[in-house]
Amino acid sequence: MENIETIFKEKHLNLTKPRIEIYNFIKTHPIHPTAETVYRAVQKKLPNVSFATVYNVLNKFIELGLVKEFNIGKETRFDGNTVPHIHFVCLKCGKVEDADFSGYDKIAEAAQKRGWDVKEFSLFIYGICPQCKKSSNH
Amino acid sequence: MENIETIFKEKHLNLTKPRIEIYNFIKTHPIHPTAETVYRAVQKKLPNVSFATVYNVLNKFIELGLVKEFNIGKETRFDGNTVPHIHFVCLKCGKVEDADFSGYDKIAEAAQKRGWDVKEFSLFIYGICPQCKKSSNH
DNA sequence: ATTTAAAATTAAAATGGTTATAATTATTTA
DNA sequence: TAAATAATTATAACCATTTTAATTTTAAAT
Repeated sequence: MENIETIFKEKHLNLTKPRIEIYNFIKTHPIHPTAETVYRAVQKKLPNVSFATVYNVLNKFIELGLVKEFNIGKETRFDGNTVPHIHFVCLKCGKVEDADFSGYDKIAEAAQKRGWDVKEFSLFIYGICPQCKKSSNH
Repeated sequence: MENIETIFKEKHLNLTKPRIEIYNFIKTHPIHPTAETVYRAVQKKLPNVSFATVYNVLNKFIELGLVKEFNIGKETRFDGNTVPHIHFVCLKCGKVEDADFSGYDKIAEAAQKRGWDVKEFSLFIYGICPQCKKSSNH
């Protein structure tokens, strides 16, 4: 239940070269890429891949819950990590870093008090990363 | 420090009709409107207003910290409430409701442990609102 | 291994939200 | 009220994303 053949079979997805490359790239690179970054990465392996395919495949993955999509500012980003987690976004260098999230109970509690059923949440923290803090000290 | 003349003066914004209407609409309607919703609302008062002006004014307000922008799915929304708060998003009816947020200390703590300075955060909770829960029971 | 049907990919054009341009109009200050 | 500055308007341009229609690839059956 962890190799790509099994996962694609479960999701009734044919194993195609673009899907395999896109899947492997996004699952092994936790950089929250844009569609263009994915396109450029896949193009190195499959020179004839098209932008339409990148979008089609990413949207299919999202539909099936294999990938998440979000926005940072006006930019659309994709995330192969579908487990709920915090995103730290550095306002200086633009890096997006993941962190485990242990506050789900508190969020669920806050929601239930107001009569909501929580299905999902997204928490973004914007600030300055340790590296950028250092490099601004001079 | 709360009437529109004072605020605009502080921000070095000329008092123009479109700005006044857009400001009043977004500050008195906590509906997290799209640019089109703002446009349609303003158009009722100023029939000759253009989409370009709506975008220009909203972007100027964002730049000056009078308005916030975010995305729900692929849709860009605007928010006159610039105080950090939770957004509850109903997955059924699409409503976006605000709630106070009392977990800032926990977020700041989590960030500082990892060496980040927190400047801002955004927390979206997706689920089913009380009204939609009721109306699906039949 | 071939064949076939279904599904996916491709290149190109279309779409739609947002922004840039240049001319006109409104606002501020004196 | 006039002059200088700033904002608005209509229009065109832009660009990320989606759609279209033809071609290619995949999966399954022979």
